[in-house]
Amino acid sequence: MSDSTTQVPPVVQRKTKQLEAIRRVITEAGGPLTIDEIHRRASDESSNLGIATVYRTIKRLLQLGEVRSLVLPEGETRYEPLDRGHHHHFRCRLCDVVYDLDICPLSIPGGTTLPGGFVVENHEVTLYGLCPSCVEK
Amino acid sequence: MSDSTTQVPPVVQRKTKQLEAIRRVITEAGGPLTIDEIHRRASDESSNLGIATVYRTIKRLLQLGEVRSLVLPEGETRYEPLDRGHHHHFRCRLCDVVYDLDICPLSIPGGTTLPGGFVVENHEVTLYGLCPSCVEK
DNA sequence: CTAAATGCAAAATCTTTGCAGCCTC
DNA sequence: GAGGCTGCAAAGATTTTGCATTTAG
Repeated sequence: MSDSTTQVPPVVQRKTKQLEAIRRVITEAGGPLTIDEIHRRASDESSNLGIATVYRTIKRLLQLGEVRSLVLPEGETRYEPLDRGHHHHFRCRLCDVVYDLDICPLSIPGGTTLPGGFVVENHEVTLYGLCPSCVEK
Repeated sequence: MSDSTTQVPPVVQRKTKQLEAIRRVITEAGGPLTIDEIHRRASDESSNLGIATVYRTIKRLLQLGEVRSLVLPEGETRYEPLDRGHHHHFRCRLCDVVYDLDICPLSIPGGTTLPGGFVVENHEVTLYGLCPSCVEK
């Protein structure tokens, strides 16, 4: 079915101010952001930014491999740069901000077989508690 | 504003066949279930079961403290009995089933302060890999 | 009998899509 | 200029709510 109505993905990536704003917001964040957070922050440099553009741009960045999506246990979908490597997240109980963590607190290496016969290949961890600035209060 | 339109929560809990079916399905599962899984399984003993009833019943069980909800990293909201205590989950890469795990693979005890000043109170872990029956194949 | 619980369908959210105009390249 | 990108608004998908009816206690 290769007729004139077939949609092919664009070859070029155009550098618009919306794309740049969204990319910068995600890159400069200290943790993964929700669509709303991205929309609010990117609107500062690109006013009138539509929410649909945020969704579409994120989808584009996902396909480009620049960004990955994750869902925290509370159910919010969030987005972060893919180049950040293996890490986990910390959510503050008071301010609700999600931070990146460097450490990997898992004692089970990948490849381990658990009692019961489960072969572990990968894992996701989220820690909860108080962030440094909320501890002070 | 305590006039005649004020809604108060019901005092009694009526024992309907829908409630019993949903409660049994959740209790007998080997891992947390999605709304759809609960709906399908409970429909076997209670036909014509409406999806709205499942949502409402789950909400009631949440408020009663019988059930808790969790969202796995893939974004599905799932429900499990609250009396199952501290445990984590394992998702099979092949069959996609989610299992309860007994072990807690975390090397950081609650109360620890991480470098950076994050005080850890709690955690969520999801492991991925192959379940026993998919390993055999 | 009383009112909690149900099933249906309409409403409310959140996310995606269609389309005309705008703006990179 | 050509066509990818945007904003808007309409369409989907999922969850919640209103209401008449059923049914447990």
